[in-house]
Amino acid sequence: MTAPEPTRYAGSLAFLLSQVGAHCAHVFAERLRPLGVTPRAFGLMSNLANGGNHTQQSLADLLGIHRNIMVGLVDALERVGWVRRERSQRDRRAFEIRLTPAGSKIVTQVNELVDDIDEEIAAGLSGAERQALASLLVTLAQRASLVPGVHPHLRGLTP
Amino acid sequence: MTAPEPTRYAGSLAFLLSQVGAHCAHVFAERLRPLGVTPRAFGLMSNLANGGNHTQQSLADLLGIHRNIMVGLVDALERVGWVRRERSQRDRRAFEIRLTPAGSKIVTQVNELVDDIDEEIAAGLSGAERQALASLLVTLAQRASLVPGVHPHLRGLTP
DNA sequence: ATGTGATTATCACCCTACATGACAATCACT
DNA sequence: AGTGATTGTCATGTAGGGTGATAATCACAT
Repeated sequence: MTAPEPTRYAGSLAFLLSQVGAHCAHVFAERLRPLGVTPRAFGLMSNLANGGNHTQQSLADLLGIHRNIMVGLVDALERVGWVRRERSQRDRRAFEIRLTPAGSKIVTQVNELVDDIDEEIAAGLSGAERQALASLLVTLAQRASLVPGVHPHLRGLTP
Repeated sequence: MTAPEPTRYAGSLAFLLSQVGAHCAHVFAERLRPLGVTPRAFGLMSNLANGGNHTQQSLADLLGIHRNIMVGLVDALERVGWVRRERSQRDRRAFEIRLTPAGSKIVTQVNELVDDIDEEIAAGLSGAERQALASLLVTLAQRASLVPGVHPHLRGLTP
């Protein structure tokens, strides 16, 4: 009765990328969940782990999310003890966000998890194919002016 | 001051796929917006255009969304005249959803638009590269048991 | 020094989308 | 005729982000 014939758009590059991408994001979030980490929180902490001084505002700019939302995000991370707010000495309006040792450990754990996830997702591909795929994706990302490490989902309309 | 060095996960396949995929979904939605069509509505109408008899329930199963949500979706599509509800003769509880001529025209328009979007997204790739990318993505999709034409975002938890 | 406007973080409110559970109508099966 | 399942609808609740206002501080001009 219901026609199982796939619709026309199903083979388009845009749809395939979107479909596989959404699945990857889902897997990513699911694998992180047992650690109590959301993808967004990981994105934040990973940037902190890279060094440099970050205020809430600079993090919001970096990740492309609104500062109002950053409040709750940092609140949650501070509550579980992965991050600390410290008054900036140069600008006493601002908080400097610092990773705690516990937060640093989580970042390391998730980084290892990412390797597992890649292995899981690309299980059907040879090493050469994986490299080719990554290369093609990077080309597309650059062409679309996507910032490395910044997920578009986080990017609201930040004027 | 903020370190522009990309974080480690930025080069992982899972992240790249998710990142590029989210961007494609965004472009897709944006290009459809002027027509007044949401991706979800297009998915529904495209399945109708493929023929066969569809009730709200069968469409909900097909797209992986909850039947309660299908109510509002069909309401909206009926309101703009792209779809019609007709009582099924075999099961008078159910509505058969039919594409109107206007709806059929929209599907044709969007299908052409999808070709444009592919062209836009894959602008930096040669024909051979596009084909290779599509092939790799299909492999991943099959390996992940993704149903052709069904976007995971629509799939809630439909037990 | 002082006043003016911008920046930072926070808060309170709204609005949308989805999930959930209850409901009437109809069906399938006994 | 009776029982349970299915279909569509509706009325909730809830989680999430968007928006605007606010207090504190800064930067800059006078």
